[in-house]
Amino acid sequence: MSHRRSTVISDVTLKHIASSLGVNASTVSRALDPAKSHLVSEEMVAQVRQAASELGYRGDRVAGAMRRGATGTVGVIVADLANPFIAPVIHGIAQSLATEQMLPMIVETNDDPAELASSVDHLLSRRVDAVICAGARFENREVLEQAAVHTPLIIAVRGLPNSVLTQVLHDDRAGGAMAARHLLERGHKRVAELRGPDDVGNFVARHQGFQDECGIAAAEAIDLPSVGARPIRAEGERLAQVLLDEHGDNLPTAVFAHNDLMAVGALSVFREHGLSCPDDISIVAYNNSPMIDQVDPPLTSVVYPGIEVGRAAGDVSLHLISQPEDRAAGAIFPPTMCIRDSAKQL
Amino acid sequence: MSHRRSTVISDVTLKHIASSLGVNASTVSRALDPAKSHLVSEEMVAQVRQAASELGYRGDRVAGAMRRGATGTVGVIVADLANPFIAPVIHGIAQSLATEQMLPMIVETNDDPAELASSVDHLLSRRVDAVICAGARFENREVLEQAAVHTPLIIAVRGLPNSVLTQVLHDDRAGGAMAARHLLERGHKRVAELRGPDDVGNFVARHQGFQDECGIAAAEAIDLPSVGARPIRAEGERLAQVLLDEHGDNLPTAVFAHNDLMAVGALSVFREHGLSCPDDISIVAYNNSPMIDQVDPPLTSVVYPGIEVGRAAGDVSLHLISQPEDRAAGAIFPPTMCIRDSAKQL
DNA sequence: TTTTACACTACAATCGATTGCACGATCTGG
DNA sequence: CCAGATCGTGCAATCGATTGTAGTGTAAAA
Repeated sequence: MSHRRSTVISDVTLKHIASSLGVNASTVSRALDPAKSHLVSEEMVAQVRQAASELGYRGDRVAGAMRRGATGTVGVIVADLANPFIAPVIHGIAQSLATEQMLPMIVETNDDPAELASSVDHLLSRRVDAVICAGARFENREVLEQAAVHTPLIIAVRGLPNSVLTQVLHDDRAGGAMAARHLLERGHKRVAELRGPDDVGNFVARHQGFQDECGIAAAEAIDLPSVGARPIRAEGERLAQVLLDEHGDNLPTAVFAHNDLMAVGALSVFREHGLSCPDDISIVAYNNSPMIDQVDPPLTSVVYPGIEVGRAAGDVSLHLISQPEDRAAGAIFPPTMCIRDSAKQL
Repeated sequence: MSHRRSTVISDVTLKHIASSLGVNASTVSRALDPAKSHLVSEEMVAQVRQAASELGYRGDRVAGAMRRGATGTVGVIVADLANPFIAPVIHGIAQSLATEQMLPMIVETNDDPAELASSVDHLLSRRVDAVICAGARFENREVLEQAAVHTPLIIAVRGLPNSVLTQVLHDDRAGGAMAARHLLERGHKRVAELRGPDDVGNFVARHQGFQDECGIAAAEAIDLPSVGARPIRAEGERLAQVLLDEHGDNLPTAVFAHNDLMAVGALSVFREHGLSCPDDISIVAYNNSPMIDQVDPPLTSVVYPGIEVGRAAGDVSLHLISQPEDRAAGAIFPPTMCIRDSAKQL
């Protein structure tokens, strides 16, 4: 009838094992640590192991972290978990960290630059061993570079141009250029660009790559910038509508959307207005999301290798944690493209 | 030229603040804790606050966790982060936890039941305040119920039938029934079911609901079970192929796929074989993934409210943490459905 | 046999924040 | 003017694992 918790079979500490064996906790600690067990007699190691498993000893990584100064966690900052494009990245990070028994601690900023600073602080107060920022906006540069002075911190996914920070990215510039080339090679001379936010590295790079390539080919590129908004479907719809409103009398023959979500949004607006893809207007998208090949029409899309980028980011963090002196090299993944049916030969 | 780290401006502890003010660390601790600051003179509180911000004090939640016994983290176990369907759930969980400055610690099991047990252990050794298991398979029942004795633990997303554990789920049974009804109402009398793994709550429930409803209407339901495989696109393709192989001479008029991924897989196989949807064969899918409405044809799909389920799971965990005595009630979300063009009236 | 070496283990400090208890000072009421 | 209440602070223990140092004992070397 008592309300006291029943004897907690778990919550076994080193001391419990130690006293059950009549030895000191330090001996138990060493016996259980493979890297130190040579300091303890073999029979003692065996006894300790036995007792530990009998008592269901699990250890307390918080206490361990306290003493050693390493928590075995890496903070991961993302803009928005609900954006399907980020999930594979986290998967890759988790996969990489798991090789060292480490865990990611994920914080969302809701793509609000102001929240990023407090997220960094929050993670640091939790003593993460490193931080992977996969949701940077340009204005966060200082905060991040500042934090990097004291803690291993890398930029992933969303690049920060001209930053001293280690970055693990996909080559969005080359990706934008690749998208342009794909259209130009098919005879398109007038193309529109549905851009993502202009303070996010990926979109700026895609824009530059696209523009450069159009410039070389002397093709006309209609620029539809997106300021402050989030690069989701609704924004694709909005920009498509702007395109129709402002260039309805002389539409471009093709559109490059900065991501799949926006492409799909644009596609639906085009359809509503009786424009079919690719017959009336061609589309090249970006990210190659899981179901993009089943869209009508299957979309040609630049591939974003999320898992690989995530895995690389995890690997670099691990490296930076174990070798803080190394100015670890970043990584940049070249783009590839999945060509489907949404961009036709003129 | 030295290799010593430069003076670490960060890493300020309570003691630093204390000595800079000539007071004891305990006073600083109390001054900084809103719930205890009334124990300290107002002027002292002001001084402490000032000094803290000047020195850039951030606190050490690891040390705090050690002393108070609560880490401010919730362990989240998922099968596979790369599965796009789980991301919104995590988003919801993170959102809920954020209201209390808590963070999720995410572990993947790769949908391997054996890994789940060690994941639980890992999380417990990190002293998470609660565990949300969103990746349970039936055989994990014991491990989970055992762990729940010592720690707040809830089941989310993937139900565990007949378990005493608190569960936060979507009503997959009703969802399966809803899918069936949708087809039956449209005159389909011979329908096939492309099932997900038979040891995952969601799919078992969807199956039961679907079968029951077909039974009531005396419709013929061709059962295509999926054993041991993961419910992804490839499995949808496989099952569709099985359907064609075994019933090619007398195909059903409709198919219920246990999720969007499998539906899309099946769709592509049907298309390869010259069957068009919905003219030759109707499809109802499940989850209502982000781009499923742009598939050709736009798929009718039972809606999985991932964010809401996640948020509820987070809320319940928080409740369980603050009121461990309460046998917290779970939650079950009724299904809704997005009707599009993939299921036609016969 | 004496000395040097080595293998084990115990002791105690430590990581940083928190909190029960105690102490001194100021204040109130009788 | 004194007893007792109240307020503000300091002291020291604590959470559990880790690790440098010291100490015991035994074995090998001289």
